[in-house]
Amino acid sequence: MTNQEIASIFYEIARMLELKDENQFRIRSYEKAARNIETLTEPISEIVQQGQLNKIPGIGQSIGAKIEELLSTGKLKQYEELKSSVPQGLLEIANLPGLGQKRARILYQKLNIKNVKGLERACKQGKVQELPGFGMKIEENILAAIAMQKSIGKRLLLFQGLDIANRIVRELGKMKQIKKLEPAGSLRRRKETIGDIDILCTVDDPSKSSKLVMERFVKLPMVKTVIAKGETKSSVRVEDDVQVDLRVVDDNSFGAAMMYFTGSKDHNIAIRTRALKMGCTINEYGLFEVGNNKPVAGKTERELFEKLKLQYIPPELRECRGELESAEKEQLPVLVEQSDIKGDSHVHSTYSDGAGTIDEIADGAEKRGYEWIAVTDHSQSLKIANGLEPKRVIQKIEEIRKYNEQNKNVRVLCGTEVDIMSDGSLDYDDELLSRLDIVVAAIHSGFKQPKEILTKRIVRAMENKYVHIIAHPTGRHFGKREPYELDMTEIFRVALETGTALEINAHPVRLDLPDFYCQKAAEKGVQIAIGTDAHALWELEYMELGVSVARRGWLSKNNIWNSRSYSQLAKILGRKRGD
DNA sequence: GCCGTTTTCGGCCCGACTGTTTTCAGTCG
Repeated sequence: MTNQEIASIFYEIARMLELKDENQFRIRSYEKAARNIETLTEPISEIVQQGQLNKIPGIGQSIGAKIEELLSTGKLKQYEELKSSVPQGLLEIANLPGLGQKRARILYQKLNIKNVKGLERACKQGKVQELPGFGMKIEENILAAIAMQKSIGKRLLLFQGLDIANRIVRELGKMKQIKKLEPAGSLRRRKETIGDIDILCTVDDPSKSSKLVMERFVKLPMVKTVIAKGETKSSVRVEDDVQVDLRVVDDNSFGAAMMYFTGSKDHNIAIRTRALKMGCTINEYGLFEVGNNKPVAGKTERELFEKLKLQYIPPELRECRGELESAEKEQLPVLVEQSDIKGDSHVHSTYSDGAGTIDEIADGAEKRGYEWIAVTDHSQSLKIANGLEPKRVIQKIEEIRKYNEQNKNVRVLCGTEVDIMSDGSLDYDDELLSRLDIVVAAIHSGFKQPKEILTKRIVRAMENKYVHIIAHPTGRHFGKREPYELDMTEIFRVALETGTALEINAHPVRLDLPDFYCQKAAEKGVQIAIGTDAHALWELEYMELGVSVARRGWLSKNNIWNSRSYSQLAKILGRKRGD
């Protein structure tokens, strides 16, 4: 049983306990355990074998025993019992926006509604509005929520979220009443997918301008529906049914509000608990000493962290993954920045399925201020992507050699994204690989093989001295494919041993390695290479997404090949080949 | 159900908005 499967069971238990109106803290315990299991990098079965289960935060005696029961029997008695006592359709009902476990329970008890279909019918018959605590408006909202659920159901990619937020900021930013205007939330943390978009702003004269800003916000051209509109907070739905919240806060509270609306739920709880221990309370308006309603801090995040006796925690780290402990000891890493990046290790040219010639790609790299760029076209087996026959590889080597002779501003590395075949061999022979500057190896087929086989394929590729980087190591593809199963402990071990880098593929639908694996890889000393996988010139911009993943993975520039100058990189690449 | 620099018991974050109420519960983030 995989970590994800076990985590999903605990999430489901939490939701069913909610419906049974159980103690909220007990529910939170299950959620917390699930979140922590989900982000483990080792199979939980191994942790159990080593007797280290109680080392995982949020897992105590009771949940620990349940994990062991699941691993040994494949089942969990409590879970089975819960499932038979809670109609499964109720979970779905409680998940509808505007509804929760309380109302779902009332619907079940009073009208015997067990699923969304039944709910829709009851609403249309006007039965729901007659229930105590319900009314006409709620009935309407439920119908709207059901209709919307049919049309969506997936989270937004970071890339899309950034685009929408940027456009809103650009539009609203035209208002002269607005002083500060910044996205917060999971977007500011640069989470790989975004549930909704939170934007905060301050205005010159709150008593007058707040209202104007809200008026303007709910009437922006991209707004499709208005969910809520108040003096300080409004929520709208824009294209693709994405929810956007705008809050107006006081200038003196801006830092506190940014902090409050940026941190993940767990991070905020940890911050709050810390404030309490220091005899303070913190909310979106500021940090207050108990019994005193004049804030000690609140205008900037920096002063708040200072008062909390913490190093400044960059937004990307505010996920409750040990950042408070590190910040307390002043041991947070200096995170890599876009300005540290000197090259891109994964780009496709018109030789295979890319959109730029060698000249154009080099030009694009120069415009971005890079020292080097690796042109890594697909190998021969990937026919669908116009993979290169050996003959054309030679031709490409020759063209790039000539380019580098005539142009000195950017160094173009001739590379390949070579397929790792289903038996772990490579799509080109060693002789051809040895003639390339850089070799990126990737799995593009046989995703459904068992974990052991997939792991072995990648291990075998890394053991080849001509392979420098493993591209998109977990194979995940948002909205299309779950990551395939791998023994990441083994992969990290061999990567370190062989001097192979793991890629952060910066393409918006991949962002692979995932951030929590980056953190683990860095702890083990494994190096990371960020590649945009650009198939069009403008896609070189994806580098910023890759840097975000690296930052969320606690990486500093030392962990990353892209921060190396060309000569440093050439040495690293040569070292693996044994030059 | 977890956790511990007051604690093995008693805490566990907190405010805005909506809709149904006529002072507040439910939901959300």
